[in-house]
Amino acid sequence: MLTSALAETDLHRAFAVSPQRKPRAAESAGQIGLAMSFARNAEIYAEGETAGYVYKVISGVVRVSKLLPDGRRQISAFHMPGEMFGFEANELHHASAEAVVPVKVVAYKWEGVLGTEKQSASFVRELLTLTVLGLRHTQDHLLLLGRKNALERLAEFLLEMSARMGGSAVLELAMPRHDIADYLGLTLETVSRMFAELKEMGAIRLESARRVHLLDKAALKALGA
Amino acid sequence: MLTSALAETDLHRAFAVSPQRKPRAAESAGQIGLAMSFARNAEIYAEGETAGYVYKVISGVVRVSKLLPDGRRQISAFHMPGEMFGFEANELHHASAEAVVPVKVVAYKWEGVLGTEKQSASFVRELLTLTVLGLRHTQDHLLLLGRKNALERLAEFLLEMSARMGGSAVLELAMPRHDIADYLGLTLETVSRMFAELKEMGAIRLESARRVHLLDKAALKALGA
DNA sequence: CGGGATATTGACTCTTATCAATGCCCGTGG
DNA sequence: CCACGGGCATTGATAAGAGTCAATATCCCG
Repeated sequence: MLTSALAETDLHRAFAVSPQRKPRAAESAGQIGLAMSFARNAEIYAEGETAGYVYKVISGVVRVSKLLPDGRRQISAFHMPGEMFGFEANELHHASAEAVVPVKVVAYKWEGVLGTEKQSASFVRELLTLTVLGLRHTQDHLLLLGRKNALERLAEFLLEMSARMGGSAVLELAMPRHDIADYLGLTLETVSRMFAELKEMGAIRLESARRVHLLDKAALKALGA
Repeated sequence: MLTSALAETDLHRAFAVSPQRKPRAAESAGQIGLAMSFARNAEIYAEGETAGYVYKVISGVVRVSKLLPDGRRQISAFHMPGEMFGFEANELHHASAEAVVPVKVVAYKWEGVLGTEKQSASFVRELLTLTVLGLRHTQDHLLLLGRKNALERLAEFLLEMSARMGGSAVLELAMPRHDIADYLGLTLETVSRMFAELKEMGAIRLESARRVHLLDKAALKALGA
């Protein structure tokens, strides 16, 4: 049995609530969106909570995850600046979202987006496209979790992060090993060992735990793709 | 999942199909949707193929999967009668779809939705809802693949199938062990052993390999949920 | 009936998890 | 400015769960 991915203290930290957690009714007449800030590990929304808003990342990195009663956690996605998250089919969030690092987002009222008829049609189409893209990413991730080994998973992860950072060969990982593990369906120890193995192979170099140099992207692609 | 919330009439308007195009194997070229039949294991569409249509299952069961070059396969979903599949963000399918058993589907032209300006926002909205529901299912499946053990996976699978068959305690599995394994990220031998274990526990009874009696749903829920 | 596909069961291996010790980095306070 | 401490990461030893390989068993479908 896979045991707890979160220690008691981690849970406390993860569920710490930052001051202005709830998007309040738009105060400005413009009602474009509501800017909000979250501290590291602060909760943006929780599983089971009422879902009235969609969010766009302005800065920082957000993780979306689901938790089992015994603490096992699966992160379904990390969201970077420019990306949107928080879409729900009904009124409740079925996953939770937290700030990996200090985060700024803009919250848009879901009702405002979908409620009116004509003016929002193009925006709804755009949301549809975004959601289909999210679905595709998630299906790719199913393949990773269901059928790839630890080394392949980490290689794919590094390539994905690199691609989303503009393809740079040096990348700064915002998240700790623990989060990477919960994204890749591994333990943090295994993630650490796979870093060591990629290092050994000469595929990467670690300037620090968080700063990774991708030396041989072809080798990583051979593993991860 | 993905039970269609679309009224027939909406579909008819949105997906008017011109005859004589892909999808192949059309049996009747109605103006509305294209009825098609597929034999067991026949391909409905392939990964990388041009995606011009969305599909609705009329009868049978469809599996959607992705394949690695070395043959490892991950099934992301089984689709039952009434459900829709085949949504794509761009012009290519990023997974393939095959008939698990003899299948009848109706294909609708996708262009009707995103292309024209006339479509009502409420209609696009319904498509969005379907896609978001698909995303939710896929994210739940991530948790299963990333963090649950073999017994839990099979228990959840059986409950899911039961729920989609209307909650009956006796269920007829359309797919072989191999497909279940590729859906659950296991080998067929492990699936077989977990069936034996659930049997041993008294949670299920196998009338045959494909016909399963769910004797103790509570026990299954304790495992799978 | 017979035969191929499908499923079960067994013996053994291997990858990854678990448990545990140590190391490292960085911010804080003396 | 250095020492301390806490969070984070690495590394090691061992265990467990699932995979692999292989031998039957069973079920359809002709």
